[in-house]
Amino acid sequence: MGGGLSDTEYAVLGLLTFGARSGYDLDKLTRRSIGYFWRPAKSKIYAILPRLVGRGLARATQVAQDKRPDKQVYAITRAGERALEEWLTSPEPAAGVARDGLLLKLFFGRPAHGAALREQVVARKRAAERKLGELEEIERTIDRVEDFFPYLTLLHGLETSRATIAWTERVLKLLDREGARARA
Amino acid sequence: MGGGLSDTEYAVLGLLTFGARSGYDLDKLTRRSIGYFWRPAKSKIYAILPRLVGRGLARATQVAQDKRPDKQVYAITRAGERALEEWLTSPEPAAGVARDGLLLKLFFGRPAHGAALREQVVARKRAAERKLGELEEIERTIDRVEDFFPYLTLLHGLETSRATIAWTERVLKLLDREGARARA
DNA sequence: CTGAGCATGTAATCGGTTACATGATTCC
DNA sequence: GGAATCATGTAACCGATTACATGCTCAG
Repeated sequence: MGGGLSDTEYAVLGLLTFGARSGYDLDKLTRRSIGYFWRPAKSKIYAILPRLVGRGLARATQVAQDKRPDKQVYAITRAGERALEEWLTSPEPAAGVARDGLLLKLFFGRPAHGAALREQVVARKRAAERKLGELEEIERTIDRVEDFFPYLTLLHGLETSRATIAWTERVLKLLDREGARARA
Repeated sequence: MGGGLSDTEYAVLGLLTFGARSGYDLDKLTRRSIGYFWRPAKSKIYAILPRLVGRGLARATQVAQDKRPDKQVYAITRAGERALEEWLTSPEPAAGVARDGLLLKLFFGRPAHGAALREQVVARKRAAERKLGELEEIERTIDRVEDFFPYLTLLHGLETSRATIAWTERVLKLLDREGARARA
């Protein structure tokens, strides 16, 4: 009798509150919206949609197009809105441990790996800088009143990107000092 | 012929570099070592161990005990050390998007959910504070020379916990202001 | 004429978690 | 007497990713 949905199912339901969309559109939409903290594979989206319909949380309409392939357009139903509401206001289960492969490697590192690990930290730093740049671009254009709630998630991205950059800089310094110490 | 292992397999291999251990001991060890960024289920550890043996990366010895159940003690082999080394120094694949259920909920939030979401942010703040406290305790006792590489991962935990706390405080203020605005 | 975009899906595989199952010993 | 610790594993299930498969249209 249908216990809860998965977070990704709720995410799709949530995206549908912005208007009816095809699977294809939803896939693209994720990149410009929740993509910084939730990015399901498109095959997952296509798999979810009919299941939402089966549960009465969404409704599909076949739209014929010439020049373009026909498409299924999905809209959220009242029941879907209720389900989303319920999930939104229910306590979030304590977040599991955030896995991080780089930390795993660093943990097992030894002086001999210094150079190779350094490179990987540099890569992490660059990735964080690129992400920060993208988010700052969004920060410049976002409407903080109209898009108040998305703005809160943007702040998270900004804060954690900066923290990551700060950490990588600290680590690079320590790694260099360690390297010098080892050579002495 | 046996491409790479999973990160968790490497993690187990890495833990074995600290000395031979039983599955039971490895499970406990994760909590005091890599547990802040990598915590496999114990059933996973038990599943991995024989596979490592099968690949010649670890070797098992049966140890009989009275008073305690007999146990299998696993030790890393030369081949295991080589495999670990190779993984450690190979470029880390670009980290995927870090999923965060709370951000997902916030993104889809509307003023009506303000109070319920606020509670969830408070919970996140408390969790981050607890974690920060634990890490600061480790910071006080860790040997920054002997445990140089693990120390680098500790710094990551400190940095990101503080960033999370800062973010939650910012969000709580904004949420309160928003709530007042809405009531006015 | 080629590549990008539109559009939908299936199949194989993976990595992982939760719950279940068992049983002795030791500490309180 | 009961809970925690030692010790190992299986089975069921889940959520997700990658690769594969197809085929039309439009812009350069």
